[in-house]
Amino acid sequence: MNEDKPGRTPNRTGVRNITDLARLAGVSPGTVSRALAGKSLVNAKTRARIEALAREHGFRPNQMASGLRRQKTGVIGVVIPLGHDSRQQISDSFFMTLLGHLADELTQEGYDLMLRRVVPETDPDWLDRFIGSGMIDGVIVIGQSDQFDRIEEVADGYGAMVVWGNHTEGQRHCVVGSDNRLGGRLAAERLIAAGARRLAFVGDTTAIEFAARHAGAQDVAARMGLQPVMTLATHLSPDRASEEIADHLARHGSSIDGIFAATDTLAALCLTELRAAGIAVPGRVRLAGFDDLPIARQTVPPLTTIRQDIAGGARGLVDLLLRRLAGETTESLVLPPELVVRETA
Amino acid sequence: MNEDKPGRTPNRTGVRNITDLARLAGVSPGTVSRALAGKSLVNAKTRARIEALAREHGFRPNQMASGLRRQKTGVIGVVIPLGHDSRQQISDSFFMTLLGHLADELTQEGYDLMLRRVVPETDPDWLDRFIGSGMIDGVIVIGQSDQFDRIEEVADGYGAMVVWGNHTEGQRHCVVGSDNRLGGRLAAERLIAAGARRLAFVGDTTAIEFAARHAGAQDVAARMGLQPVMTLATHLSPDRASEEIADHLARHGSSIDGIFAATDTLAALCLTELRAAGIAVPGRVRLAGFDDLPIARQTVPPLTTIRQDIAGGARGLVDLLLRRLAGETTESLVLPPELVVRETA
DNA sequence: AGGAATCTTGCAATCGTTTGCAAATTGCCG
DNA sequence: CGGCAATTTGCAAACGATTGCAAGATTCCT
Repeated sequence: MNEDKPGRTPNRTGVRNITDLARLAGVSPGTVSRALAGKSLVNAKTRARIEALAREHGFRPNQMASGLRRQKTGVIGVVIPLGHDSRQQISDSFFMTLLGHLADELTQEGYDLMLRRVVPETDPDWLDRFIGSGMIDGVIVIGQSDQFDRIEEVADGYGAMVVWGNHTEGQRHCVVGSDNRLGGRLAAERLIAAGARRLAFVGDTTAIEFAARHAGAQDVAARMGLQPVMTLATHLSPDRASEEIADHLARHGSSIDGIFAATDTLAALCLTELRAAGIAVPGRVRLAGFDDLPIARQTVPPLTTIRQDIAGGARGLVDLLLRRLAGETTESLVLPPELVVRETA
Repeated sequence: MNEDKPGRTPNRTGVRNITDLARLAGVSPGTVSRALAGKSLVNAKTRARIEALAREHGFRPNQMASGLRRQKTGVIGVVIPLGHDSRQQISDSFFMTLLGHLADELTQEGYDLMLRRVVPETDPDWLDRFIGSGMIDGVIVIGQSDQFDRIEEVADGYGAMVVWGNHTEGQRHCVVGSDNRLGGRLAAERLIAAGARRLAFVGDTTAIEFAARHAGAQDVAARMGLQPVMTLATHLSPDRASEEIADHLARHGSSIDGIFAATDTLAALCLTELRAAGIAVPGRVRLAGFDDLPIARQTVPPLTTIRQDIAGGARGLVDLLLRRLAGETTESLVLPPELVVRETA
């Protein structure tokens, strides 16, 4: 409407669509479309002329219109369900790093990335809404959270989806993720090798990935005839977690000698609280984290942890999704985690 | 084409568009459109019937078509230019946290977020391309990097843009950001109050924000009659930065007694390298960071730093952008940074 | 030169939704 | 019950690009 509204004025000149440009070039809109799309059916000279004009006027074909007609958008949705711990999980280092890599990979493949953060509790329809919007060609779900069933349902009817998370025997949706149970085993084995006998797990086991890590540790404890791994339920957000950990330590600190934290972030907090409580690491209590985020290298002492291949995971997610878009049916991809021994265990 | 291609099958039933639904409901497409858009011109009963039908068939109006017709998409673009230090700046904690908050704020306002990572060197057209794509209603640029001039140019013709970064006297684009120069002053003052006399700045001053932080420190050094603040050029990515810092310390470690790091991430690395070099903090060298990221609390000893109000910044960015979309012209927003004294200075 | 084969181009329908305008229905009141 | 206003609806033209089909222009070969 208003000419000098800030929102308007995409380009300086008056070329607003392919038809305007066609008029300028003295050809039909169809030809311009073909030229700009790089099809081979256009005469080299006409194409050059059209391209020059387009550049000169700073014109680019409207993606919405193109998307509508071609029934594809060139956009991949990335959605982070904030299920079991709603506030600010999105700033969790691990997810953010994964997101960064996803952005890289998708850009590489010529796709754009649409990011959405959803709270399944207040919006049970989150996944269908995103998919049904018609804005995205496919969707990557980062983290199953406590939405496993919802995701399974959707997977039955919609194939262009890949999920980061835990693989469970016989599940129907395509997932990419570390072998969390194995990771849990590796961590527990290391803690025990470092002298621990009474283990505790710090984290929230309603998240399926974390539950698997805990289960892995439990496998080892059982096999070695140790007491069961104590679960110290803890939220993920740093502010709440600190208190909770301090509380756990006050209550159970004397009855454990090994801590397996669900993430490096939590492990780092444990380290701080352990120090505050005057508990020596790894002297009195051994500690292991998960992820191998940059912070693991920077704590004092540096963290022993289980590395996840984040970049590899991102590559896998994108690769599988593109294959599915092309019509293939794909298997899930389970990545092997790796023990990184530093100084806390 | 193929019915059981994974990419197809948005919903189970055969209702693919507003016209199908209209047929079912026994009304015209126009009415369905109005009903679903919540306009007041539809009879309450018809609306209810249509809504029920839509729910039942899991139908949602196609956003592309709607966007095309209404000339707005409900999507805000967020772009991170990787200018002065191209690799993996996107995983920089600060930007990621800001991004998380932006996602929250935009969702709140009913907008979606399209994320794009660009390398201006290989793609000089990055900003116009994004804007001209027709996919976004407005754009938020995170970090000016070394692209100040490019952004200024675009701002002349396109109003729906807000930038996170440094405010410079007389600039034409609307920016939200901390007063970096003031932050630099606060840091330097604190370092000096803690006993430092020979200051160094760790970071890459080709990024305009960092240059301003350095300048602020320099202001104070000059005012106090100290020697100029030495610049120790350092990349942002942790792998390269570690070496570079170690190198700087080996070369100049003995001639400085206060370090102002451009970022907490860098400060944490400094701390590790200082420890490795056997230099006591804050005994021999005082250290201050910038941002007040979670990591600042977790280092040993915890970091003295300058806090930026990230959540407030995100709110400001979104607020200003929406105002601009509504046609207002807006001033830039400069947020006051805040000194947080911990134990390194 | 004539005709077939190959390139280029134009035409017009299409993707799915929105919306101004006009027609049809309903409600209201004397 | 007639007439006027207020509600509801339908119609059809946009939005801007893509693409199958057919016509027009070139090229090539004999």
